[in-house]
Amino acid sequence: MNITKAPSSTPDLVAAVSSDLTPTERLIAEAVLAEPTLLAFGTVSDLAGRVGTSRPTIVRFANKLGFDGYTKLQRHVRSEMSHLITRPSERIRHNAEKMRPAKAAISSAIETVFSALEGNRLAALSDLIVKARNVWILSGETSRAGAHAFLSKLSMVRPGVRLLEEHSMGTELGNAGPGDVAVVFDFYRYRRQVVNAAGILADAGVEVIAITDNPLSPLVELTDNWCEIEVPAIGPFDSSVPAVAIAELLVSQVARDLQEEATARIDRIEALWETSEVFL
Amino acid sequence: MNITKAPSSTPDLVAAVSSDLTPTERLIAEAVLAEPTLLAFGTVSDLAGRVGTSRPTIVRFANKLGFDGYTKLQRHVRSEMSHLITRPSERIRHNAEKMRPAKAAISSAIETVFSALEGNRLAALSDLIVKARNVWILSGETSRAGAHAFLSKLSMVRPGVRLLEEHSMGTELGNAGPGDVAVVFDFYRYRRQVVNAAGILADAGVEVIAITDNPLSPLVELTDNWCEIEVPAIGPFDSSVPAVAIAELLVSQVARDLQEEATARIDRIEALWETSEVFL
DNA sequence: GCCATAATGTAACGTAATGAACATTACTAA
DNA sequence: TTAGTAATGTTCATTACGTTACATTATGGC
Repeated sequence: MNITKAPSSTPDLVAAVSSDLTPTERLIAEAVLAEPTLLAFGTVSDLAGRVGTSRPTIVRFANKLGFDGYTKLQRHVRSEMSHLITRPSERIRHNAEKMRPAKAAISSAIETVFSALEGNRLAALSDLIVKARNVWILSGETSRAGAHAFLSKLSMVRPGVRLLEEHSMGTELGNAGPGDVAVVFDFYRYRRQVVNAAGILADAGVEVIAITDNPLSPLVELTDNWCEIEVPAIGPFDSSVPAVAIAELLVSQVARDLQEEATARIDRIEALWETSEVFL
Repeated sequence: MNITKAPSSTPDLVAAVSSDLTPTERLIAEAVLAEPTLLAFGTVSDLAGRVGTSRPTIVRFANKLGFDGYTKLQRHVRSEMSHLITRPSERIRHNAEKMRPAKAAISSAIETVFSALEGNRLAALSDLIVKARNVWILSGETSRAGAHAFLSKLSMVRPGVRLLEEHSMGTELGNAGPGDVAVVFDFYRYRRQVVNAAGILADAGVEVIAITDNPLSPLVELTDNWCEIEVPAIGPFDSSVPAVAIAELLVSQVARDLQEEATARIDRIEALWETSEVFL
């Protein structure tokens, strides 16, 4: 059960009442969230001008937030801001120490993703995917999130994309052949089943694209089209972040290359979603 | 040789003219240096009252600092203060305002992930997950990769983790109740089904943790435990990278908190994999 | 199609803001 | 001492701020 505690920060303040906000008040909320100094420094007229509404509406907004007039609201925000200013070190960087290694690790991994796609690399890989009859996706455990992202996004851009799950590998492998492309994600502690399947596909004349973490990876023997990216450890597990990142970059290039066809496809899917009221 | 550049910070400003200050003006200087918010928030009257002088003296002080009236001085101080309080991530966001290369977009988004977990935020969320009887995971489309990563990794750390898929939501929702926690990922173009399900869970007494992209998200109404992260666009699609990142950081903290239990679990699973020769 | 109600805008009022002109005090030098 | 100048205080005009009361427009139920 939620005890109704007094919210302090501006986002919390707004969030607490975000449910029953009138349209114009919602605009005000967005404005003050986007520009935190508006409330602290701005006058009622400033805010009204920015949002494109009248001054009383601003005052009513302050009332709805639980303050007796705009002045009270501003006083509160200013006092919050004072606390932030007087103690920047403690307040902002409290737990930063603990998380800094993770942050550095992720940033570095993201760097390797971009270097792996440097030059004409991204274009070359995208070209293979664009020209392929079918695209088969294989992945190990830590790369599964990347494979899923790749599947769901590439499927919106072109047809014939299939994710090979462990249980269905046997039956589906037979459908692959020359003219197809296999995108294989696998990282250290390479999965026997993934590597085997990739080998079978390569033998069957399928062009293999390997996303892996080491030039010595068994996947590299299968193809010239491979990317080496770094997989950092986040806590006890290997991170899927770089795999997802490279998957998304690949898809975005493919979408660029397919331009008309891709946009047409996306539009169709969007329309379907729209009519089936998937969104709020 | 010092080129006479415009001094920026308040102390610099005061120091630049500290040589020829009248006694009263010196008092003013001391006051504003001691309390930085005085200039930013206070009126001429406030300051005069605090220092024990008259209002014109304050105005003359502003003039001596090189400003055309107190208002101009205050405007300058406020803009300085704005720069101080805006986070680095936001600064990146504004700098790369025009067109955002994918790399900058991803970096900025990763920044927001860490900001969202600053202070005791990460610990608090982890605590909820550690103490929960069951953990239910819900997600929309662009956050699916994050949800999957969360599921697969959290499952290795503790039991009772379930991903609510769209088709099975109806039947599974009934099993949730007080003592449980729901981790909900959903971003703009919020999915009707996800929001509805989250609402049902909240009503059933389930503690909701919301990972979303806006304080005005419908998920925020349901809980005090929410994180705002940025979702950049990579090509035509929204990126799953930040969702995956925050999922992994959460799991890593949970694993830290569960220490022995978690390592025991992980060891068991590893052993299973080992004997079934999953790896090469 | 109409009425009740919520949402928003307009007008007006009292207060307090800044800055400038003017007055007074303190200090220094001849 | 006294004249002159710098420092400070007083008064006032103008502006703009926040707020309330009232009018108008949109919205939703019947």
